[in-house]
Amino acid sequence: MGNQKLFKGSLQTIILKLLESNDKMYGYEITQKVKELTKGELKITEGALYPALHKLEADGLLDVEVAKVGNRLRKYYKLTESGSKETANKLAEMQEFLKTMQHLVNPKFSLE
Amino acid sequence: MGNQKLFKGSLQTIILKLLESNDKMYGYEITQKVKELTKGELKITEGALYPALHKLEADGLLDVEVAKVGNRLRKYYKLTESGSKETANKLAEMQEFLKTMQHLVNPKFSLE
DNA sequence: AATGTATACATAATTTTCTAATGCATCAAA
DNA sequence: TTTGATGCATTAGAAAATTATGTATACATT
Repeated sequence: MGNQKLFKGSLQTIILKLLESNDKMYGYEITQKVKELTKGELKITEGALYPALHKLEADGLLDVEVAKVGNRLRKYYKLTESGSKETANKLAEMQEFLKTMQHLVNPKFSLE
Repeated sequence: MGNQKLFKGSLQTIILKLLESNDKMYGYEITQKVKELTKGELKITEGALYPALHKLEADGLLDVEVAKVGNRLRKYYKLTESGSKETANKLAEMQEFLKTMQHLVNPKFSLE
């Protein structure tokens, strides 16, 4: 996994996409889900995750719901209406980016 | 083009790939080529390009050859042997990244 | 009883990597 | 003659990450 840095800039999109698929998730769950989905290729650190979640919340894209599980604290995040729209935008941008990059690094096998 | 930030972290790979395809190029040429290949979606700024080129050179991946065209100065960059190997590595990492990301944001239409 | 690992939140210092702004200089065309 | 393109480069600042650290609960192993 030497390519962690390629994921730079895509964290918000990844979080939003997961919340679109899973309705509501809490921070730790997100890190585990990403690790699982990427077969360990992407490991989201707390220092990246929590500031990102807080920013998305501050921007009105996520709502928080605190839950107590046993004696443990969990903060469930879910998309707001505005968050759903923004998710669609970001996913479209991501597709565009992936297509462009594919074309750049491997013109012969472009997706288009 | 709201997705410039997604390209964060991929500049080195892009430069190396271009030099693999084009033998030798100079800075300004690279910016124009990228703009052309991405249909304007990615615009490499000088503040990103030159430090990147200088770093690749310092790392021994690129050789420089200064040329005078008219009264103008040009610095042609080309891959060293070590640079060619690193290009292969970076391109493989990029493919892996693209596949992973495609799978993450659009599991149904994975590349694999 | 102690130790390690997993769960769960969070922040702070630092680094990486970019954008935006600026600077210098050549050259062609209007 | 001045505007836009070509060509190099640096600097200030912002964004987004990594690394390190901190707090605390829960569970399994030694």
